[in-house]
Amino acid sequence: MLEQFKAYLQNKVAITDEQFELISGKLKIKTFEKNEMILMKGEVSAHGYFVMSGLLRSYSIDSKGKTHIIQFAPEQWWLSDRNGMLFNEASDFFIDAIERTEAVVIPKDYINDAAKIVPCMHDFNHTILNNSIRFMQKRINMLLSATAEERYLNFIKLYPNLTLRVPQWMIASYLGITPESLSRVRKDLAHKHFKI
Amino acid sequence: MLEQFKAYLQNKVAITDEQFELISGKLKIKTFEKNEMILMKGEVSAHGYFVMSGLLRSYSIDSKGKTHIIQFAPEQWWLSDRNGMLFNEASDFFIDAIERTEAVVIPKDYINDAAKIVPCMHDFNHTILNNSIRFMQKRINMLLSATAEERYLNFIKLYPNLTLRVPQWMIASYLGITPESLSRVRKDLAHKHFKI
DNA sequence: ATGCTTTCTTAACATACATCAATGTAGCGC
DNA sequence: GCGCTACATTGATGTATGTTAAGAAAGCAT
Repeated sequence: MLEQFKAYLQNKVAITDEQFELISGKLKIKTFEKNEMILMKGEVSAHGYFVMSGLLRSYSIDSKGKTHIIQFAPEQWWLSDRNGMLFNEASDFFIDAIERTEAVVIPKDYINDAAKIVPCMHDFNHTILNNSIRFMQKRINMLLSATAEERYLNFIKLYPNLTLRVPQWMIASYLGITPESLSRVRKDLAHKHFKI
Repeated sequence: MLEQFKAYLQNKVAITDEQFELISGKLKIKTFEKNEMILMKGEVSAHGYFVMSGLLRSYSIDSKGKTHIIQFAPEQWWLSDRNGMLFNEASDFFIDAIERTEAVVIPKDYINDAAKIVPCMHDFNHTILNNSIRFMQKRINMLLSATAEERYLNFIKLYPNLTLRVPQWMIASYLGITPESLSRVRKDLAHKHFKI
């Protein structure tokens, strides 16, 4: 059942099947229905999620009621609220399921506890945190410098399978443009004979 | 000499003076002159920096030659290239000194080595990495949703002392707008009797 | 299949911000 | 202090993207 998560871990750090047995006891798998709300802004979250199948998202809603997608979490991705996980603070963002999703639930102190038994879990944590930072830096750079078309092309490269799975207005929301603009960008690309 | 760094560490995690002595041996302090280049895009970096005095920045340069500031690092902030530090990959960004800067040089493997002697250095690392992620998520949200004026007001709140220290065009570059636009935003705010 | 809802497209129009260019001002080395 | 360079302001103009509104298409439940 947790095979996928084990494979992911073993791909990142040297952890044996036996070690995985030792630390996987507390882990649970939770299923979220399509459109199910997982975390509201203002709530304090005590869990992170590792997506095995399906798709989660975190997002904000601004003063005009517009939604802004901070992150997509498809298969093999993490999603958690950093405010709650480490600092017991209220979440800045909402989390919900775009598709029916199976996710491994990672309790707040899980990594630290697991690292007491299997030290390389620290390395694992460093790796994913650093990867997350790298990823976000690139996104910030994109938001600072790229046009709507460039952002969209970059998105397609980055999330090739999401492009087909999520509604366009969500992609637009992730890119920081309106759905109408994205529609125009796609039309232009089609005229240029661009193909996914 | 490393007093400031020690105070910072002790503020984040429970680490005694004796423990600090054990792990601070390898640390060096380096001084960068104003405008000194520290890391070029494409280079592989093996060090992170903790700024004791002065101001560093990381930035990109786009295809039109425009500069985009990814991060400012004033006193008590960290700056490092995540590509090099953890993955031995080429940096996506440039790093240089905006002011004459004294920084603690943190070698690539320092945290892991130090944690072997003082385990809570892992917690320390988790804390700063998570803080960095929180910070960047808020910035992404800002870039997705806020107008030029909102971004500037937010910047002032976040970096009150930088507002006076760095040239306006750099602030504009951090906010993702042109210096001309920032100048107009400031003019409008002045008309509304806004005061820092 | 039918109808209802959500999503996507398109067009006309609006606007925030960028660009270009000129002038003013402040910082800094000599 | 002089002069050079970097920085900031302002105005005229341009443009990418937003807004509004309508209709078309696609998805989904009954």
